Amino acid sequence: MNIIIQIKTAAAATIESLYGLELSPEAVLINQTKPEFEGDYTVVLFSFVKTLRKSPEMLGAEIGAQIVKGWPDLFTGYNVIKGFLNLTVADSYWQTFALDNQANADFGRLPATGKRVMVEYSSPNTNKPLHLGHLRNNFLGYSITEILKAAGNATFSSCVVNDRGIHICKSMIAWQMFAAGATPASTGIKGDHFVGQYYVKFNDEYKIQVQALVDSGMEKELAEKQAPIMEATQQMLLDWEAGEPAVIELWKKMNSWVYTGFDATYQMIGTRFDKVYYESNTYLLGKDLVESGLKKGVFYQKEDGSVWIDLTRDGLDEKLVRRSDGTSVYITQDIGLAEEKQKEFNIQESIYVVGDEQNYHFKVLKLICQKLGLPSADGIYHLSYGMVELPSGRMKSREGTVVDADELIERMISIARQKTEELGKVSDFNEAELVSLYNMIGLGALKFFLLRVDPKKKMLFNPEESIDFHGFTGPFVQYTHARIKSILRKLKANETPQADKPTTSDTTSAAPLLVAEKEVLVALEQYPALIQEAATEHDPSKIAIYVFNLAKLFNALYAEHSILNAESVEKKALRTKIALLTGNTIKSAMALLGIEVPERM
RNA sequence: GGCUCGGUAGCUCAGCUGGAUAGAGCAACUGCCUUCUAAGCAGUAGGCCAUUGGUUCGAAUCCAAUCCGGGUCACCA
Repeated sequence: MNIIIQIKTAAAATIESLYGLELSPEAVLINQTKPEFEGDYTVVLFSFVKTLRKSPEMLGAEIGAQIVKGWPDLFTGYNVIKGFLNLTVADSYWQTFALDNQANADFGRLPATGKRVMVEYSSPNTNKPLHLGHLRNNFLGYSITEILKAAGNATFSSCVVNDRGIHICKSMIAWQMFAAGATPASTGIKGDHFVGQYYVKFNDEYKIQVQALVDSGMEKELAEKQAPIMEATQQMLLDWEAGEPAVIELWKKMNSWVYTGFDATYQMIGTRFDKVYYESNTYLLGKDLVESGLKKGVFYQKEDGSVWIDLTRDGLDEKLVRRSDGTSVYITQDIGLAEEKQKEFNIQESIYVVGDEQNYHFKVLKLICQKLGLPSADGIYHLSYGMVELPSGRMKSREGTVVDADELIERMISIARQKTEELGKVSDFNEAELVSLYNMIGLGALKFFLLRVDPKKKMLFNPEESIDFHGFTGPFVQYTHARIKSILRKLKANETPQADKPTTSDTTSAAPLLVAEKEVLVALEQYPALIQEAATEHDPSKIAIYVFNLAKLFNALYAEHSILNAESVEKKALRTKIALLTGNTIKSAMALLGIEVPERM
């Protein structure tokens, strides 16, 4: 049980025994004491002033005295300033905490909840390569999966590949027209980029054809429909749906190129899925749900045969779920897929990592699933995230202002290489070790940058300024870890046989904890609660902020007080525990962000 | 226009289930490498928390209105 809960419990019990006011521990507000005051945690008393009819100062004095008296092992002192009761937690609590957890590599992981959760993310189109926005999506999806796992849930990651539809046909048509049989292998271009080029070519040619028609006197709207390349694309879509062998073959071939490309990128960034759904297999799902929804009266049919749901009483609009020609719309397959996931994985919670432009869509999806009575409907959660913008504004693929994922990753890694070489600290590494380190640092910087911001907010990526390896960054945290490991290596090397258990000796003696020591311990002790918070709020940025803060606190201790040459045996043992625990916690927290951490850098 | 999300230091962001003098990083300026990795540490400077009103002992935080910006409101996905 963490100290905050213990304080809440103690405060509630004390208030009850003193004043007969029944109080649940959750109702007690606890803050970390501000550095300028004495104490570790603070009970905020203002909310009790009115009901108890006592002054805040009086309350603080009475409750403070009683708490310290009632829990002498836990608290060693208190002071009251205005309505704030500052409690000093006993050094022995922190030291016991360090002793108990120093060797626990799983420190922070929460007990099993029995809950099964699916996280869907990434969900690329097979007509263009991944860009910066996809990276935010992938990193968020991976991270929230790890966080939920650490919080005790059984997790399943999934990806829905948009591998069909008019946009794929555009690339196919353009390839037929312009490629002259070229392939990724023949050109040496990564498959997803290769196919993406033909998607771009399509749009270029399309624009030319439309313009030509407009110049010859056609209405623009009509020209956009009648441009030969567009008509050919529409025909190809029909042929695809009819299962035309030649079209299917081309479609398979080009998609396989794209998948090879995606796999390389996924491999590089560490993305992996327990389940991949292809829309070409799932796009017909949900049709039976439309039928049963009609029978249940959840949906209704218009004269033209189209099927709708009326959500006006929920503050939304009427929404189409089946076209008048009997074909499905996008949301229909989402409903079907929601049911499919539930059936296959028996999940209670289903998370969708999708950009905030689809907020409305997911509100509708959840409502419809609820009205249809799907078992996991209440567990649908849209992890909505904001767009990544450039200084020039929003990225637009048609205007060529997207930041390509592969290029960016490569650039980050090469900057990592350059900085590492400048510092020259790992000149004894072999080539494989160097490559691994550069990847770790480059990707660490990128992932941390994209994850440190509250997901739901849009964020700015400035190519010139956003690539930083100092301050609030991944490399800063990685560096702290490397420093810790360096100390631990030296410690081990200096170990004499008799003193090979310095970290298990009892150190709750003599010297009181220094401020710098205690600050690290207080932060460490909060880690399990923080995992819970990040999981509950579906927010990896909480972890990033936490681990940065932890690293900063450790660095402050590191700069002020030696571990290897500590002033006493006890201090050395204590700081070793702190170093061990901090190292483990940094590694663990960074793993929750999908970031690896080096032994040296 | 309806709905929705946001506006905090020069820049990028925390803080938002109401609590002490609003915090980090970057950029700027000062110091600190003959002792554990300076990708570091310590410090200085920088704020009418968009505006106005309300609720409260107390508001960056809650409510309302206004201004500015994003998203969305397709028989597209």
